[in-house]
Amino acid sequence: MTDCVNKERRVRVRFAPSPTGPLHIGGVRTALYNYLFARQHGGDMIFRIEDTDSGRFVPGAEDYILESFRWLGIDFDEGVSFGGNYGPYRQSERKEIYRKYVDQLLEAGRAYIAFDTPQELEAKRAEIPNFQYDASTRLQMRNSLTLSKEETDALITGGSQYVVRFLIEPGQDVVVDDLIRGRVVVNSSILDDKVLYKSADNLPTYHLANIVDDHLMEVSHVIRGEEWLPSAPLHVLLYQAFGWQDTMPRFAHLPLLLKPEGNGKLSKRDGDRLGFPVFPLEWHDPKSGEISSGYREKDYLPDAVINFLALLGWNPGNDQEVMTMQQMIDLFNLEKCSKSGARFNYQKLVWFNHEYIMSKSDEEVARLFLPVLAEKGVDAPFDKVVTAVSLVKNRVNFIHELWDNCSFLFKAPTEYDEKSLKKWWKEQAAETTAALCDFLEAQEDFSGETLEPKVMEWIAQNGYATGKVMNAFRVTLVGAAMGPQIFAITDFLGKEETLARARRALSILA
RNA sequence: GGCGCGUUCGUAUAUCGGCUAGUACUCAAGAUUUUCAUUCUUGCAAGACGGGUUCGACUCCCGUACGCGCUACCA
Repeated sequence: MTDCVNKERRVRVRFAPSPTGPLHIGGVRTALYNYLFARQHGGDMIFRIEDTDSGRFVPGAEDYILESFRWLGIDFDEGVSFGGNYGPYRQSERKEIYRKYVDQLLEAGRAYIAFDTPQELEAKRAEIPNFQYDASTRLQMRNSLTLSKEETDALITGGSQYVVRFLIEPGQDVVVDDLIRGRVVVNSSILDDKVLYKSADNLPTYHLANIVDDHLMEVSHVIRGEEWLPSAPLHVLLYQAFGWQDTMPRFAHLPLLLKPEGNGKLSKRDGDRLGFPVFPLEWHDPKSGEISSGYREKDYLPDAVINFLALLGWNPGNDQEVMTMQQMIDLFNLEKCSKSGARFNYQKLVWFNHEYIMSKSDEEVARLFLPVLAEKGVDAPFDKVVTAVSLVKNRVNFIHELWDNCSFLFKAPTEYDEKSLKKWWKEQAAETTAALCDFLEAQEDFSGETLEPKVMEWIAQNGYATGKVMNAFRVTLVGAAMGPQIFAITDFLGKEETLARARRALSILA
């Protein structure tokens, strides 16, 4: 990371969602990259709410987004709910600010007022193919350019609704110097006179609010999704119109997250249809009542989600995959971000989840396992849970799967797996098990490490087949031919429980 | 349609003109294990296509194809 940061300028980045629903997993990645970048450069991470479209506001979305980041471990330095010296951070609370800058553009002749109604525009588009409100058409429309000053004022005072449009000079090449994509040049002639402000709700559109806020909040780097690349030239033009080109932030447009198979970007609707969540947390839609699953509720570890997401579009340049947040902060580099869209391959995420379970201590995993045990009605001492976890955690991809792998440690089998019985409970099984019970009854030290050699010796002396004896015995304890090392199980169960299980199986199966 | 961005194994990617294009996930096979797993080993599998530039191109340039994004008084 060399010339993408200016030493004289403090690094300040923002994540600025619009509260129209749950936070999309692609948005999480965008926020993550902003976060990594900010932390690496000792900069600030801002949380701004872009609620300039009152019609699409969804109650609860803001809290949902905030809670998502708390769960994921991405923290902000300032913004909505965090405070800071550049507020307010909710765009709906910055109306007067925008109005001031809109007027500035109007006075400078860089913008104009347009009275065309949405219906009129729609009709125009239906009438003229590829109609665009720009230099070639603006003089045929109802706006302050075609109307006299008096007519314009009369319309406004008369209560006519209007919008303010950005006047774009055609024929000039606009350069966007992107940190990921390099130099992107677009001719201004293909840009339309974008609506910057609407009188209907006295709110700006994204484009205006975005530039004004980023400028006022002294944002140094705009790291956002590729879907914004086409409008980046417009943003550059706006910075120029305001005379802010010298402090214009640097841009970095991230590649999109694509569906695992098929075409198109990963969308909110893909949700559970594809078998995995697209939201960090479960979302209950307040209007439709529809429930969309979330990674947290589906038992994914936040670190695993973060790690997986970080590598979808970026890599440290070596083969390292499992990284802590701090390592990612140290290694992150916008120049190492890929340019092409990344398919969302959740198989790899499952693998990451496994890796993260393995990397946690048995105590940590045990703590996460406790709620599952409680749900199953098991109230075991914590140290026993820790031991159980140590025995089976390498077998699972999810915390809840621990139960299927160690339930027999806490609950004696009530039935015996048919396949296991067929394979191991035959011929002399009952006989040897009964004999083994007698042998075990005589043992005083039941710890696995002392018991194992003794049992093996006993087996050898009697000329038994080790596999047959041990597996038959296993079935009586576990209920199936599965589970960890048998002496780890007897150790865990203890003498009393071990013998009780074996004898009960004997009475049922014999 | 227009404009922009992109294109290495099925997936995520490494390679910043030069050994048999590496790694991880997935999948398959084998080994290990008293069970089931784990683990280990091995294998499968890629530079969209066509032109250039060059002693030499996955890497640079042009074109084509394909994919994606944008094209709202949504962000």
